[in-house]
Amino acid sequence: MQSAFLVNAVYTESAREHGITSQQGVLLCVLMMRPRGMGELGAMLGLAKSSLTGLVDRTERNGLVQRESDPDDQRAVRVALTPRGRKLIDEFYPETCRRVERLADGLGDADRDALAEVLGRVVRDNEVPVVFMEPGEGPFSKH
Amino acid sequence: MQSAFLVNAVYTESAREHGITSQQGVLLCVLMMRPRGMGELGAMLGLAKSSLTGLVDRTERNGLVQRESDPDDQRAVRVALTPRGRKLIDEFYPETCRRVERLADGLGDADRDALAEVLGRVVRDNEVPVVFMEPGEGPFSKH
DNA sequence: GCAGCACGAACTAATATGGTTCGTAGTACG
DNA sequence: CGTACTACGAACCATATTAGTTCGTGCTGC
Repeated sequence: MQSAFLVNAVYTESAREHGITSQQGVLLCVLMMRPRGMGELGAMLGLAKSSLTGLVDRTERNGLVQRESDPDDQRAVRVALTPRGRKLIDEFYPETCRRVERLADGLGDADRDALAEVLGRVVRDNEVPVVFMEPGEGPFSKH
Repeated sequence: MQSAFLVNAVYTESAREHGITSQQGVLLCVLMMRPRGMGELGAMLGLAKSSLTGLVDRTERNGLVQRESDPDDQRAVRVALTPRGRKLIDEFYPETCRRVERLADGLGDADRDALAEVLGRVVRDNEVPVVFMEPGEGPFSKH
């Protein structure tokens, strides 16, 4: 429980050092694998589409993602990482993982395993559909 | 096999005596239970929508069905029996059944049962979705 | 107080869907 | 032969639905 808050704090801290907010971090993580449509992102992140527009706006303004138009559907948009966004997430993501692991350095094996499990879940949450997310919780929130 | 042609012939004959074609008869049978949309009818009868427009046109011109607009969908149309259509099908349908049954009068029990089964299938074909129809066959065609 | 975050309602543009029209063609009937 | 019925596909119109954005509101943290 408390460790979950810790993880979250470390994550947010790490994000800030990279010059992004935690929400923008989640967005980048989701885009790590491939570009996504707005609707898709809204479903994955559990956001209303109007909220997502803003988040993508701000992240785009930071030069980390860009909107591309879907060739198959003229109204649809694909949100993709820019080179800068790719570079940032390629640093941010593994570094954050390392930091969280380091939290467990002082713990016994049992506790460390539990924490590893949580982080594993975080990773999965960023790659698979919403099915594994409790409602109202973002993929990086406390477990 | 041959009995199937017989059934078909009797059916067509009966239809003509009632002043309708066999296709129009099938249409009326399908509408016996309740009104249907054009798309739904096309699926049940295995007709392209342009073909169905014509069939409904002609049957409507004969005063047996009417188009009503679907209250829930302004582009959709429901095809329903008129009082005349209701009256006609209420005579035509059971009479045709009787005629077909009478065909079996000269037969042994086994043959008669087989024929009854065919007619039962015809009835079912008019009430359940297309699933039970072989592709390319109308509900009254030979089995 | 300003920037980020989130929401719902109203809106626009693009696409999907339900039916009709039109041109073509095969079949049956007088 | 001509007329009526059947059937099809392609083009078309009107309505529905969908993808995103904009706008107005409110909340949080610095």
